[in-house]
Amino acid sequence: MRALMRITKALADENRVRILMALRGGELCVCQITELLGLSPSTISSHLAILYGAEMVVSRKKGRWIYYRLAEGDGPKEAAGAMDWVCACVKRDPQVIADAAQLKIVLKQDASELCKRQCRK
Amino acid sequence: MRALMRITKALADENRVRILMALRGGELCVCQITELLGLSPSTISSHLAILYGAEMVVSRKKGRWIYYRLAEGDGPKEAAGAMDWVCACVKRDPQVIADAAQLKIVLKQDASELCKRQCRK
DNA sequence: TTTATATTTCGTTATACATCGAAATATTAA
DNA sequence: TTAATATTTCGATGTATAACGAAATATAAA
Repeated sequence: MRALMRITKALADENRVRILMALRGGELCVCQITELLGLSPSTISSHLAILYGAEMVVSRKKGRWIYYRLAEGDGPKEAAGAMDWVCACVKRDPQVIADAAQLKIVLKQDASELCKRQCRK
Repeated sequence: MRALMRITKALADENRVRILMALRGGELCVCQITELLGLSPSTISSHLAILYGAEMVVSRKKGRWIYYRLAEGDGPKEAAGAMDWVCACVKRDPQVIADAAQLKIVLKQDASELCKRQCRK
């Protein structure tokens, strides 16, 4: 029950669902997610910590960047089932589709430049 | 997305998950759920309103009782998928198993007597 | 080593939510 | 009609949560 509650609470926020959907295409560093959602880096970090606590994402440190990706098979089965369900629900959601388009633009930009901009804010 | 968020928020509370699981065996009136969870009638009513808003349960009025049951096929597909996932997650949860046992005891009692007790509290 | 930068942690604030008891509503029983 | 009872609504209270900016931490670049 505890694992389930961590997951349901993690899913009970639209921005966290958007992050999960954005990660379907592969790992992203914090500043890329920050750019995509338009929230402050500390807020994004907090959301990622909650998703991490629910074992829905894992992270990897590379230099001064930290990349997050979906836990997929590495996470608990509860998380995998949740992802399947949520993906099916939002497959045609306007916000999720818009995010996917915006993500393509973000990925074309130089990550270092992106991060510098975040930090100056 | 809005429908999904209503469902994830509905699921983000342990007592509401317990209610959903208890309803798997069939409809229950408010006082039976109140007896099972040991919360105040107004709190249970509030939880049921949230589950109803998420279209995960439906209700039926019979005399002065109101029976709630799972929406099942009548609800949106998001809700059906959520139930499948949650059921799989908590199938072996101690709390859910204990609730199932306790529910049998509650169902053996006379519903009128049960309600009277609730109201006197 | 010093400076720049990416992320997290901390402290604060505003909002949302769970809970209760009391009052309101609706229905049945006397 | 009046009294009893099942449920909901309302108002209050305490706790959780989302957001931010500032400070702390960790790593890379100069």
